[in-house]
Amino acid sequence: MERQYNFKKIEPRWQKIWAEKDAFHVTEDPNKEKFYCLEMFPYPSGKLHMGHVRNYSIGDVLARYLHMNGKNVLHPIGFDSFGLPAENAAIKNQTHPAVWTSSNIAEMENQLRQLGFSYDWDREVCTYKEDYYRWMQWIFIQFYKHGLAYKKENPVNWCPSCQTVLANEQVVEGRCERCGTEVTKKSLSQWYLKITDYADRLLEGLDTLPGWPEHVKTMQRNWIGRSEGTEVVYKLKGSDTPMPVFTTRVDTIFGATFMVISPEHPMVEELIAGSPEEENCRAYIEQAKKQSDIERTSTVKEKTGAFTGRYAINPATGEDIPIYLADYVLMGYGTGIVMGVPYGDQRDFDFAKKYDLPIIPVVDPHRDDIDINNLKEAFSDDGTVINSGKYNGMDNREAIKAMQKDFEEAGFAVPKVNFKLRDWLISRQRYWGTPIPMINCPDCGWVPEKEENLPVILPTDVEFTGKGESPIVTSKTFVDTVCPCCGKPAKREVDTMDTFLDSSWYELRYCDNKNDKAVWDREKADYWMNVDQYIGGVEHAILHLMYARFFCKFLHDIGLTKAEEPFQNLLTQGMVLKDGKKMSKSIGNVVSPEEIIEKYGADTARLFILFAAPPEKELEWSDTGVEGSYKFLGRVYRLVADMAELTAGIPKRYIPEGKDDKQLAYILNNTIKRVSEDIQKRFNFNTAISAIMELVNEMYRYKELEDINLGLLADATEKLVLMLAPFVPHIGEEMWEGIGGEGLVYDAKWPEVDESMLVKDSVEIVVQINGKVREKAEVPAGLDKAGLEETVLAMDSVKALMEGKNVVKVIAVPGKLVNIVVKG
RNA sequence: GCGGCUGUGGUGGAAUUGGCAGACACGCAGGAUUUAGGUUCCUGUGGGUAAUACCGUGCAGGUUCAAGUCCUGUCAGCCGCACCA
Repeated sequence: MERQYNFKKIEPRWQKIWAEKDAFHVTEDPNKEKFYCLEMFPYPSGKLHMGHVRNYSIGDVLARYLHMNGKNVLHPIGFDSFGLPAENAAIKNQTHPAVWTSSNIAEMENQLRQLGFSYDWDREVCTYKEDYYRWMQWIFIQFYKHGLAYKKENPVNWCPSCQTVLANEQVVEGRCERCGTEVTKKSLSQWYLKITDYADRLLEGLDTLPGWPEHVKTMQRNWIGRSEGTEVVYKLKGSDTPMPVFTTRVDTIFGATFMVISPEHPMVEELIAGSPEEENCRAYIEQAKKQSDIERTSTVKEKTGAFTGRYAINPATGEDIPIYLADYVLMGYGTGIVMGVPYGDQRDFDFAKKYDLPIIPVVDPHRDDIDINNLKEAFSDDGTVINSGKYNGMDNREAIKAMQKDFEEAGFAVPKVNFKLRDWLISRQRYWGTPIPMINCPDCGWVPEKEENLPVILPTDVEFTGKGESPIVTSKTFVDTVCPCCGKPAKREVDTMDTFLDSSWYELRYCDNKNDKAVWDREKADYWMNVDQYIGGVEHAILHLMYARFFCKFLHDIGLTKAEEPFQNLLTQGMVLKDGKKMSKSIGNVVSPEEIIEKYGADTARLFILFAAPPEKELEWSDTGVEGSYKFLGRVYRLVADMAELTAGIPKRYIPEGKDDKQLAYILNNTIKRVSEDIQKRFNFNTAISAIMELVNEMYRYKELEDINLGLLADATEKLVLMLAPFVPHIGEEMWEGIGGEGLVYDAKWPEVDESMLVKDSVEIVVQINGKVREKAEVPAGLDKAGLEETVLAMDSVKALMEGKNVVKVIAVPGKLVNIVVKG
């Protein structure tokens, strides 16, 4: 074994050997326990960035560690390769998106191989390829057949820059998530997936996922936004037209002094037609329509509205209340109509103040600091019901139940659950995506393409102008077809699917990626699913992770998988920062993985990124830190090279004799214990690596001693190499070969802890006086409380400290400390 | 506004169950090797002091023999949602 660590020679060599041996290939094996380790697949933007390196290094350590522990590990990779950037590049360079995409994929595959990740490349999936999107289309048709895909004309979020619609989830603060352009509204006929049918199950499913970070589950819960309440039907005065409202606080209904309806509500026309306030209202509606979401939400506090001139009858009191238009009521939530209770709701309170509407106190908080007849802000907490007829004096939470019961019997209310979650708009007016396999027939309406005709191939004869509707309309061959139902001429849907669909089931396709008869074989999928560990950025906490859960539940329901949740455990990795900021081209603080690999090698890059911070935390990039990791690898390499020479042919059996032998044996076995626990239980790779560093330091110390046990050193060296291998696989293989290890270190067995080496004769305990450390003492291990107390109090040094003081109390914790509480 | 997370040396971070705060590294200082620089190896390194004492985990309280860890309040930063009735 050379003494000089030469990563430029080592790394390509082992990458070649792994490829030749097909070392990372896995198949289903019912006799072995499986482990499905998955990292979020990348978008092929061109080159890997440090976030990728971090994500995939974390996954690779786990995959390799579990493989060494005898698990049958599925560790696949692929590319989420449909999407806008390819199309923009096509417009700019006049190349086909497929050309841009495939060359980027080739480059990124190459980089992933250079980093030594243990992927089963045979299972690679690329979402832009026919053998993938064919099944995407097939799944869409299943949604359609089960009544979960529908087309509807609706005002939608429109990005004028991307020239396409966006899902609610893709609008961030009124702007396009992707390009930051202000989003406008446009009325379009679009395909939706009925994710709202799964709202409750998506919520309940979160409780079955203890292995998910709490904050991610909270985000999803908030997004789904379940709220329990009551739907109460008011009637329009002068007609019997019902006006249902949704409220979570039916107990405040006696305080409803007005009603508010969203200006977009279809009923508005009936309300204002012929009203003396008609003109006013039309002006208000026009103005509301013109406002973008940004304007509408930026003026959060200031409420606006217009009186319709009409009244509704409060079914609880029989009283008339005025009906207003106001844009603070959203058409998309509840019924689009709200009962205005200024006493109990801050928004209604603001509105009532502005339009001088009465405020009736209906819940008494019994608090001195609140004057219920002269509120400064709405009171929305609990208390005793007042001014509410027969409900007076009840606890308001009880009143909710009582009123729900009474009102339901009276026939004007029902308990109701509402969600913030909206159906998922999946049509995109873009080219580079999966064609929606639907056909519009003048006689039969929308009909899915026959399954045996799939895939509906994305045409290549299109023009990329970047304007208007989907570029697919420019295809001469695509649009015209025949109806699968009646055979008459019909037209194909030209929109493509949101790329989030592609990534909502890829974990299942990895289980059987080459299947051309079915989306996958159920038996294979059931062997591998669920994903035991999923790793990726927290930015996908809502969108991707909820869509994938939705898909999985649906696919479960139609009998395609036993899994009800796709990802059993989730690790959200922190961002990679430089100078406290996210790496970005515009700031110019990007460190490319390429230059690091070139300068220090892949192993150093991996080691540093795992050592610098625990995986969930943000990671501050440090050039000197990288240097340090590189030096450590050199230090280990020299140590192992020396050991290979020194202990060649020495059996790895030993009996530790002296103090130093015992110490090294103890540290060695303790390190194995710590590293195993840190990897598997805590994902704290940073502390796992520091434990290994401590072992290396100890071995350096030990080998310079006079009377050393070579069997012990040989054993320590072997185990050191085994423990390092998952983190730094290339140097791991090289050192394994150097010390005469059999086969690949990748396939070697993870070292076991010899518990007998962890038994100590004596332990150091701390002696505290009044909680301050005053003394340390070496006592026999296993000494009990009483013995410990006795031993410590008998010590001369302790006696000296106690001189002239009275012992009040002694607390003895075996193996840890003795605290003597004294007075005087 | 609501919800969540995080505050520890010059820096990244450790302390897993309330039990020696600062493991491991970076940086810095000194020494050895070297013609020199680099590399490598060793030593030191929270503040404070001659040395002790003492002070130290954002801040202010509290519980406890004992608090970075538990409780109450508060400040700062980050993230998510945001007129959801």
